[in-house]
Amino acid sequence: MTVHSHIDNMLSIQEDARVSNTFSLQTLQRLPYYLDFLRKIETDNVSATVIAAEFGLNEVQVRKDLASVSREAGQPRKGFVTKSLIRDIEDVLGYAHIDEAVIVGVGHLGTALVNYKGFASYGLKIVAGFDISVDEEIWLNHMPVYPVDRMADVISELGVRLGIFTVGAESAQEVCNQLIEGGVEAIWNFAPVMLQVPEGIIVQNENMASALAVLSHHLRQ
Amino acid sequence: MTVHSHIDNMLSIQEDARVSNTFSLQTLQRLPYYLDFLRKIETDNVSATVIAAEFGLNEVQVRKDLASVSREAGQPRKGFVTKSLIRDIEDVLGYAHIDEAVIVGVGHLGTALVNYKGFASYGLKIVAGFDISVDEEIWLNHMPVYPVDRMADVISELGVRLGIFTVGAESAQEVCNQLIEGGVEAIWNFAPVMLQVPEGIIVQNENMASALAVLSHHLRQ
DNA sequence: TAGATTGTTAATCGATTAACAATC
DNA sequence: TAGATTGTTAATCGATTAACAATC
Repeated sequence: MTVHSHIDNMLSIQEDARVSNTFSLQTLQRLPYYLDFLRKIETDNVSATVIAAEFGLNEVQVRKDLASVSREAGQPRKGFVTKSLIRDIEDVLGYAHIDEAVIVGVGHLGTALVNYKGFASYGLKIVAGFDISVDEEIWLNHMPVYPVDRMADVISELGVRLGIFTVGAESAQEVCNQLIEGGVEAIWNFAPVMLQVPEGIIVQNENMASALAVLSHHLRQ
Repeated sequence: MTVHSHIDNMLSIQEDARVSNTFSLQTLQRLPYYLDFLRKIETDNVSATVIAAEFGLNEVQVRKDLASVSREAGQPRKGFVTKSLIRDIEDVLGYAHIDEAVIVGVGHLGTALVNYKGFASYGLKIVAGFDISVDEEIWLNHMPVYPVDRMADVISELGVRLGIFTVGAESAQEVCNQLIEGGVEAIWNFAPVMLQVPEGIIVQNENMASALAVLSHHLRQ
């Protein structure tokens, strides 16, 4: 570590000493719910108590979540400034700047995701797609779709770091390798397989079979 | 508890004393991966060691998972009988019998799910849909779609216990209440809201914003 | 027999929850 | 002041992992 970067670190730590730069999976998943609620209420202040009641969560859990994201400490008896809290959560979730993503596999599910309007408000933009059934560049909903063999090239040219993965199980791992070759660092995986990825690449699994397993088992107690 | 039901319990406990009737969320979510692998390999026996290696999981974790689902104990040096293990996991996941489900909200995502072929192999059949934009019964992919106001009636008539929920955030809670009124006991929720449900109803959240939160945060370390 | 694999008991780890002092 | 709310420290809980004896 150079002296320069050391100082940088010191400064940035001072600047927002209150905000940790790492959050548990669970906290990250709760934050979008909080944000949604905060945008809806019209009070200037909001307390962990109120948020906890809204979602049926434990008060201390919410309090710790808020403490970990909020730049300003909460005020006893008042709670947090709603506006600031909204801004702070948006910052942590990265809604301020746009993450660009590519989507691999543009079948039923892939198309549904491409058409999904909500992503814009989450700071996500799908800028290109790839599909085995495509021979040359086509357009889908203002988005170019390329043949799979152009994947690594196009991705590295666009500098995209997030891949949405909605291909069939058969060729999944192979296609995933090309995705990573292109420079993708995070994969949102809707394929029913556990992708093998190198250290440093994160995979978020959205496995229908796993979700159904929980529900179906509950139905039989 | 009556004497009768007491005896019933005793018997059923005796019958498969090895198999617990309750599994952790995590175990249930891993089982479909194991099953997939077991169906693919062609060896008569399979060990926790091999499965763990395949998925990069801890050996003891897999061993405990297998011990909790397998009717027969594993054999030292050999492992488990592949065929029996497949059957036992299928039983726990309920793939043997078909779970019927309704889908509420037949937009882009809803339609994609209706068209998804994979569900059949997970023992799931979507038998009816509901949508606000529909005034009278229509047909989509061999499945009837009804107006939302017929929901409670149709569901209780069909005796469906699982609801797939792909409506917008606005009317989500209200529509959810009708779903439960109809008799649904498990909800697969793709809407970006925390549904308030009575005790005994299970909700499996599939929240795009939460999933993205994790990925997007990783991209910024 | 040797050793791979099993199942179990104990240790670790991280998230949730409880208890409580501090504060406006 | 009283009391709602904060933030922190300690206890609980459950899942994962480590250690190890039993077995074919």
